[in-house]
Amino acid sequence: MLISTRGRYALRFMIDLAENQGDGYITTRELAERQGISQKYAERLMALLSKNNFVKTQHGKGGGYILAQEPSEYKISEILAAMEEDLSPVECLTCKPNECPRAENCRTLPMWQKLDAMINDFFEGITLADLMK
Amino acid sequence: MLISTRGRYALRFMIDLAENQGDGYITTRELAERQGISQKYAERLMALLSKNNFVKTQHGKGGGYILAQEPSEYKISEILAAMEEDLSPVECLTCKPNECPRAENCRTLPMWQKLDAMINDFFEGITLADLMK
DNA sequence: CTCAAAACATACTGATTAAGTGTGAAATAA
DNA sequence: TTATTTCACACTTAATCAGTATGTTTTGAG
Repeated sequence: MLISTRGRYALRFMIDLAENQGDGYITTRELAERQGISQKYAERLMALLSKNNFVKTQHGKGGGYILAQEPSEYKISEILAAMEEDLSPVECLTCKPNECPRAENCRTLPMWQKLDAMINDFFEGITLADLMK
Repeated sequence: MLISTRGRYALRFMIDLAENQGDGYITTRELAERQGISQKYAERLMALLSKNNFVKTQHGKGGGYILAQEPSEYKISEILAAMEEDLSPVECLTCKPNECPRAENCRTLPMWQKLDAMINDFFEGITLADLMK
């Protein structure tokens, strides 16, 4: 499973914020309810998005979250990378420090690299705006 | 991590068998040694490949494994599917029986479906023969 | 017929991760 | 001052991965 609920839910929250731009700050309660996800988990994920500066936040009563940029400025790849912290389809591609000793003449590594590039390109070619309706 | 060691190692074993065709039956001991994987784990994975009829097997002394078909007849997608049992990049695509109630107007589902199709196409377009050298 | 070498079967273990919950603190508008 | 919000962090539960241990069955060679 390449992408977990963290990445999936985060995208849905971001889309929700995008579609409700102009309604001011949106609370985790609203997001959680609309997306059918527990408020507690929504809090956690939104905090993570906030820490990555994808959203602007306002504490206290009347507070909540709004997008920090225009929907068209968010690449899906960026959001997923922040939430997943490892988006590579195969472990071989993760370990940069002590590279696999077989890498030099591994028969499969080029295939994994191509796949990885393809997936990255896919997500870099889509923005939040593309997912709105 | 889309693809685990089961899939990765299985591919390497299959390539090894392909590159050593004509040497008769090849034992798990040889495979394990050449690929740097424990013999015990190699046994398990080879048994799985055997159960899926990717290899022909011979018990007892002098026994081992040989390919059941020509390398060019194996699609990578088939081998991975047998070893991984879930190759979809996102859980949404797994649950056919009780489909997600939001599927109808989910903003993200089409993207996941496109990604899934892209990955499947990728692996269907490569055969064992393509990975030999 | 016996023995060693092979596949095969199955249960177990240890570590990691995912997915989420619980508790409570800090900030802020009304 | 109070209610509402974000934020921080520890905890739990379940699943999965990766691999090992133990033992059985099959089979060719001597």
